[in-house]
Amino acid sequence: MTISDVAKMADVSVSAVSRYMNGGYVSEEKKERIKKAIQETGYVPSAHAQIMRTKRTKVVGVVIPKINSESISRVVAGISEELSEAGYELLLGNTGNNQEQELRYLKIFDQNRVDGIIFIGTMMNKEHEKLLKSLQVPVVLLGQQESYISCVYHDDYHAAREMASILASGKHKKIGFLGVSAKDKAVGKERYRGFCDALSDAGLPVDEKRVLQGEFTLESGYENTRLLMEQAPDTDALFCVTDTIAIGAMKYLRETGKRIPEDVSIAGIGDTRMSEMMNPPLTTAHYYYQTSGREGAKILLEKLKNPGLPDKKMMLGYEIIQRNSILL
Amino acid sequence: MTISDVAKMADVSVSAVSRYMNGGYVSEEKKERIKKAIQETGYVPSAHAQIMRTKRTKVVGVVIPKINSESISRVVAGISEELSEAGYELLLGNTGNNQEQELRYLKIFDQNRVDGIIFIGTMMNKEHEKLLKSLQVPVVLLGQQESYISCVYHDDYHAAREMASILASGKHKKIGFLGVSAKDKAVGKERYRGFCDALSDAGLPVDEKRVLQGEFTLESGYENTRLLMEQAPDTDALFCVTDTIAIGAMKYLRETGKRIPEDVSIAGIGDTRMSEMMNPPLTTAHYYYQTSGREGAKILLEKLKNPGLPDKKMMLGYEIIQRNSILL
DNA sequence: TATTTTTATGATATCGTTTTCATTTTCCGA
DNA sequence: TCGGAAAATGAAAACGATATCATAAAAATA
Repeated sequence: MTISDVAKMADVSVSAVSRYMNGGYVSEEKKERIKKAIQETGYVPSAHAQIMRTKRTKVVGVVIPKINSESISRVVAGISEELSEAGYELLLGNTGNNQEQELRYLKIFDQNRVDGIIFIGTMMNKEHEKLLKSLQVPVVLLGQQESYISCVYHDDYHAAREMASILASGKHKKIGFLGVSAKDKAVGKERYRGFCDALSDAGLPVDEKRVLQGEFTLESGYENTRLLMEQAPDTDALFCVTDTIAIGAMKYLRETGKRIPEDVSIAGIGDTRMSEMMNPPLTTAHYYYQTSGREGAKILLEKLKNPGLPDKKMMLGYEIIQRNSILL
Repeated sequence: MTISDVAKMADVSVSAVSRYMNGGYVSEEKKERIKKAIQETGYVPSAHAQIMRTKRTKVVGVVIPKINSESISRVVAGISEELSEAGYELLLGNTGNNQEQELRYLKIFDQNRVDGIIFIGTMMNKEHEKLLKSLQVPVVLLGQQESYISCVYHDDYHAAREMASILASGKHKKIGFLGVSAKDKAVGKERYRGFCDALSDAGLPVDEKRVLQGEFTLESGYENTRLLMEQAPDTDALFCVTDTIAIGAMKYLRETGKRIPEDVSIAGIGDTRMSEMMNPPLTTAHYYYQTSGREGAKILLEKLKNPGLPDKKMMLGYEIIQRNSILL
């Protein structure tokens, strides 16, 4: 079914049908006839022909490192809600944490298929900057803060600092840090900076043998805790940059007979569903993942409506969730 | 940049450039010139113009009830891997468990944008059947079994039956069931049937006051456990149709001072990351979510390559993961 | 050498819309 | 009653690619 079939059936011109669909001048009688023809044929305009003519795809590309991650899927849920309310569709680019794939998806989406891009960033480098600056369509970066682009992110520094100072204000003297690569500025660098400053405030040293970097996985948390406890067995608290890492740590500690929090206190960040269900429940910082997705989508949609708009930065707060994994 | 710009620059016809891109007859000299022109201009063909002409979008629509769910996001991860290897992209339709949205997305995707559809089903009814049968593009159903369509699903009946019989072969005599609506055939109906048959095999009754239906959430598991334990306080085991529900149940039991498994045994299904980290670790059935996504995508891609292919059904097994939430 | 087959070429139609444009009809106030 | 604005109309161009076609040149075969 094409527009000209409908036109023929309603005995009007193609232009009239197009105007009917898009709200132009059409007489009442023709409106009736066209309406009827459309109902009978079940005509639906070809999205691709429309896109070709109008250059508006009504699709937003979403580039993410990994879909089966609680935090990311929550962000995507927020994006998805906002987009669908605005009549946009969502093209997903799952990069598997592979930078090449990341750049590839950004390029493909830009060149072709989408009106705008939402990019959940992890490790950002010069290549990203160059590419992102060169894109034709507007982009919003989520989870990381970069000067040259619109972004929505959390206050990683203060979240980490406040959490670490809770640890430091207890009786803990030997606080370890389970982090990720500093190439991830938000999670790797800012949270570490917050941690260091909190310890420094409390007059506590940051002991290198208690600072480890790993991946965003439970397994990595487990393994790094093993390493850390082997090289610094008297560690009495562990600050973990994500809940998942914290849960890996708890698993190891439990298996080696350490009591939480009596022997070792644990703190995480993110407030995943799991953190609440742990034994003991994990003290963590709630992050507004879903909201960050919604807000990112909103910013993008505004820019789509009004391309002249300047870049927008949005920092989201956090909420410390006191549970029972820290000895106070 | 369009194909005719490139053609002009290389001083060849548009057809030659098109043939160059798609592998037709082009002389070596022209190939060189075209290659150079493409490099200089950074020309990339317009996907939408191609689609319009060829009718092949290289996009698969994926309709899901909820993205921020561990099982579903694992399925989507599998789909995403398989599609991207085959050069396909993924258009996501997140329905928020709303049937209207579900039908809407299926229609929109069908009418327009995609070559095929993967549909993660929950509650399937006649409307679904009618619509699914009428779609133009091939569809694969995931997570549910329906006669009229290709599908990939787990052996819910036997998984539930085996799990329930583990409960029944212990010293449990009063086994409760925390389920979901029977409109969800896989999770609501089949797992219940497996449960009932296992109890019956063991000569145990299925007591109505120990059978409750709820939602796929932790909160629902929590709340229904409260209800169940209030109306049947002597319940000594709980079969939960998902891990999430089981974890909600554990939360309630723990809060009311019941010991697991000494006072009440618990079983789940799904083997989510959380189940392993619970205290005690949850006995559950491992489901191959990611694999089911991959296989579903494979079936769809095959059908795309070879439209004549008949529907294909694929049942995946499961693996009982014995942990410590059941008193043996 | 003559003939067929393969390779190469570019003009043009086509996909299904929207947009522009020129023209006609209707409406309304002076 | 007239004139100008607003409303209505359809033909045709355009979007950017691929497919078809007719034709020419080169290569292979007889």
